[in-house]
Amino acid sequence: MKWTNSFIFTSREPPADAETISQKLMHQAGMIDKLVSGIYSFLPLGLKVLQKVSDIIREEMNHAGAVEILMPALQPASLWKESKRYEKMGRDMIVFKDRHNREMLLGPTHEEVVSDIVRKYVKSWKNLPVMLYQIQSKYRDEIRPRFGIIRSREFLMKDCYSFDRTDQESEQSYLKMKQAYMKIFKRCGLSFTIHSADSGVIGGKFSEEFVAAGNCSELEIGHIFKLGTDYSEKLNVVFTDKDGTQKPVVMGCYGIGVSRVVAAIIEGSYDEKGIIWPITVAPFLSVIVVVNMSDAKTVEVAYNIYNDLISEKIDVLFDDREESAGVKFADADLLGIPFRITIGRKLAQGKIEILERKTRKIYDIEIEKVKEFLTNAVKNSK
RNA sequence: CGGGGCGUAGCGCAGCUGGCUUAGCGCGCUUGGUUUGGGACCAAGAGGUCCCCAGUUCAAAUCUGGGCGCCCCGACCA
Repeated sequence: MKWTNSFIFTSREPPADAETISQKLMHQAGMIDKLVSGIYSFLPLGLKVLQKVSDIIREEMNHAGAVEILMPALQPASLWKESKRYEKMGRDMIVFKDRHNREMLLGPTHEEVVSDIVRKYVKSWKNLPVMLYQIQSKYRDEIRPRFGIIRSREFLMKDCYSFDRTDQESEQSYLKMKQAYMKIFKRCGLSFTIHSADSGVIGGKFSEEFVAAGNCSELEIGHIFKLGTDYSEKLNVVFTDKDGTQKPVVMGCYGIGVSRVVAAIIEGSYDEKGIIWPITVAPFLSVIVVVNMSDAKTVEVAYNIYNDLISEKIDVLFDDREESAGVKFADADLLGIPFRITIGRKLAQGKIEILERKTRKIYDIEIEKVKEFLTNAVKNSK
């Protein structure tokens, strides 16, 4: 990707109303754009990170045996009345009427909808256990949205639901998810702690939350719940067991605030120059900086390296702007791209320079070795 | 919802106490030139419903009232 057609806009100064580090840096690096309070657009760089985090989540969810689906954000209020959560959720839900005067809402979570799906299809003990998940936008009319993407009214969430025959089996599903969560956050480069927590409106018997380390007070990035049979009894999610009797399924639910994870990663990994992305979630693995864009030879070498990397499917951003070296260096640091490939004066010795963002170590290497260097870096990060 | 703060160019701000018609500054943007390894320099430019409405006044960014928006602190949540 070339910078000049990738819609990346950086700024020197953070927005005046930004308070937390992640909010400031995401704005400055051009990752997000605020529409109104608590509602944000993800710009190309922000979206790339969101996708990388989502990919990691998908891999681990699939590995744990969960199956991906996609449920609607738009839901009938009647389902929520059935589960008795309509009043409980109260004004946190965005509720309205459709043209037929039916009460609708934008889903703040999906226990009701997923239960409705499962009760339609799961009839026998042979269909269980099952785990369903989705990565989808949630809507909560927060009393006070704050800290940018960290607490917003629309946010991307991975929500997973487990359905089991017995408490013992539900416990197994719960533990599987807990393991998966630890892997996910570790792969995202997050350090975190696990606490037992209040189940809140979700309800259920027991829950634990994953809290990211960092200096922001809201940091809950994941929450897993043992729901028991509360929902299945209210919503009549039952199966016929081996002995021919009907039993309510035992449920669990497991959430990760995907957009919040992105902010949490930044909160835990930055310096005075900007973001420091872990390789696993960086929007680009590397950025090519040409010191002098008016030097035809240098530019030619740069394009060769760029095309070479692209053909090897190595993730690279080419900073082809007509800007001074200082501007490009500063932006490369701000964006937090793990490796900066600088093409300039060392070309005389047939070498280019690779700067590692995190350690600021400089490697002078031969042009032909760039691919190898980056490939190894990716391998070592896994 | 209670408490506090803010709203002036794309962004960051000054001006408001003591009203004066061409509303400034820095960054960014445009054009030309000189530069080219850590946010370069010179020159010329473009860009404003001073959040909105009403009032006071010869005159309002500035004073008064109302509204809207945004941020922070508290209770709720991924």
